[in-house]
Amino acid sequence: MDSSRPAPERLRTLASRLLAFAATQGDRLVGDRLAAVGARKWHYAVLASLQEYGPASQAELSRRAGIYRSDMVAVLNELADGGYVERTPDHADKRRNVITITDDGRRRLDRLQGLIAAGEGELLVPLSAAERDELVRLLTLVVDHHGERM
Amino acid sequence: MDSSRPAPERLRTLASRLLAFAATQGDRLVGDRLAAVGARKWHYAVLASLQEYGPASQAELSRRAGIYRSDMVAVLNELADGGYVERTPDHADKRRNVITITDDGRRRLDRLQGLIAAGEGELLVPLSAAERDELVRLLTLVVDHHGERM
DNA sequence: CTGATATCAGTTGTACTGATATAT
DNA sequence: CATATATCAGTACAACTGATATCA
Repeated sequence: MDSSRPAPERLRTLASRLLAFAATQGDRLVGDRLAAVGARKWHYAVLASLQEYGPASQAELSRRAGIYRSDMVAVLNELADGGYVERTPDHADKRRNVITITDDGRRRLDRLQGLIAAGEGELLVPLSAAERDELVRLLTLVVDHHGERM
Repeated sequence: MDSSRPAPERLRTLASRLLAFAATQGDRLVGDRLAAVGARKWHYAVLASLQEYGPASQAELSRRAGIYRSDMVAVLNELADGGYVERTPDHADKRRNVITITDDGRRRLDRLQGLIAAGEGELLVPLSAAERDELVRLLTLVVDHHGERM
């Protein structure tokens, strides 16, 4: 706190700054690979969420995937255009659409998963397997603590 | 890779996703505090870099702080408007400006440092001191490995 | 000529806000 | 009435690209 005695590692050890740089790098490594097949990370998040937890309304999907309801529309339009999900009106609650993953969507999910694994592999290459697990553990603690965005 | 047997933690354990969420949270916790005094994170990065490594040209500062040369101009305009840095032509190399931190700039740096420490404290509250160090260590390995952006 | 520098104009993607129509 | 949903329009910011004038 006394700037007359400079702490030379002041910038380099700043967690928020390291997080921002690492996240940017990760987004690039993963995002470029997804972009090469016309996808983006939200496509994966939505497809994976549908595969793991089953069909859902858009609002429910927003919560599961961590994407804004406002932005979900565009993502689902893109996924529906590719034939990866189907949007059908919910007769039980007429406000809702029910989103279902298709067989093509499951194939797409596998494809994207491979691309993401490759990107993450490159991102985390300086870490051992144990260190990767530890990083995921620590980040999960942080993210879960701050809970639901939006 | 076989989506017929869903791995329920597929999304939740994705490092790039956790990094993005944690970084967003960190940027908010730190950025809100800085915004409350009319600052942003690049102000701190530039001031800290000047304090730790001394006066520099804008291009050199860009490399040290990790900010685009294109964006540096605006940051320095803001810092100069506040009287925190001085921009003087370099007589040795007339292409360059030499950026120097002022006394007000050093006080500003201390102020911002306190705000950032508070924001980081809130961000990392679920982690022990040892875990925070380990997180910084792991992130540093990742960031350093991917080296210079731009 | 090349390379570096400071500056400016502009694009893209993400996070986020606010409003509307519709239905519970 | 309040609440939730799907949609759309638009803002703020960061990261990034490309161009230009200047100078080593």
